[in-house]
Amino acid sequence: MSRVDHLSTTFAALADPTRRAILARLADGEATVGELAQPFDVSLPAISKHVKVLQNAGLVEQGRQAQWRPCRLRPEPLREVVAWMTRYREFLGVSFDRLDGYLAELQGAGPQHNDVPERPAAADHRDVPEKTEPNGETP
Amino acid sequence: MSRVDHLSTTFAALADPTRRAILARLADGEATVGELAQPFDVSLPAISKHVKVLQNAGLVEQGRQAQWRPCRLRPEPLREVVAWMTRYREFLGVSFDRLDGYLAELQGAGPQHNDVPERPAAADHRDVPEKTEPNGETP
DNA sequence: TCATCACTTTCCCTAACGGTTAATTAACCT
DNA sequence: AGGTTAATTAACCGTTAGGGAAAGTGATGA
Repeated sequence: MSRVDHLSTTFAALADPTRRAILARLADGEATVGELAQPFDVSLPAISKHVKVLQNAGLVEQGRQAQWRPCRLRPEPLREVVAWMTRYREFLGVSFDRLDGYLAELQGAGPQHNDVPERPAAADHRDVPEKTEPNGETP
Repeated sequence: MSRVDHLSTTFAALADPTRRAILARLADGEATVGELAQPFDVSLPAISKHVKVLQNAGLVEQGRQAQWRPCRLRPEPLREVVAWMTRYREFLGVSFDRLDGYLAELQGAGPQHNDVPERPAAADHRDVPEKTEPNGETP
């Protein structure tokens, strides 16, 4: 499994609009696989596989509540992407500011986000893509 | 061609270590396809195809100098990635600072980088990956 | 003119991706 | 038990990606 480097796995996981929409949904809070699937026009197994791809990339963590498997976002891979991008911050002419220093200092110790609900309660999904247009890309 | 959205194409292009190494090399300045190929252990056609992928993603622009095709980095797609990432800046607990405002203001008008050499002069390549380990990921 | 250099394109192969349906696992509820 | 719900796994399918070898393109220059 995953014989390529971390960053490639992460970018590959991000290279799919459905998966990015799933991440966008999870940025609003935990969700079960079924809840994640609901906005899309594809089968549940398809979504399950997408979640697994995100999981393999470390972007998503799955818990267990009875028969539900609530998913949550994990920050590390995205931080690695940011770290990679800082190589180009000068070229981009974009203010990454003290970002790289920040990252160096903060290696792997993310904000804790620890609130485990009794049951996977469906969070409101503003910003969730349409049934046939799985986007979630324009806030 | 390219029936998927811009961002997916960009992420897919970035999901390959050889391609990222090529970008890293180009961040140091223009290079011909042959120069780009030199550090790697794959055939020239393979590199040519990688360059084409980067080109389709808008990450690289190719000029024409006689029989050479000097390549240069283009900033827009990476900026789109940064813009996409800002959605998660709060979650990441990372200082993107006034980045999104900056991006909004600067829509598509990048820094100009206009110096076209007489001939494609090989730039020094510090930071270029080893022959059998096409990385270029650790500055 | 004709060889050479720098790429690109074509063809072929294998492996992986994204999707489907059907079957399976696992926990809950009577 | 038996049935329902939630999700994963398995098997399959068509498409795409990445690699090589070999042929093609186009400008250079003897």
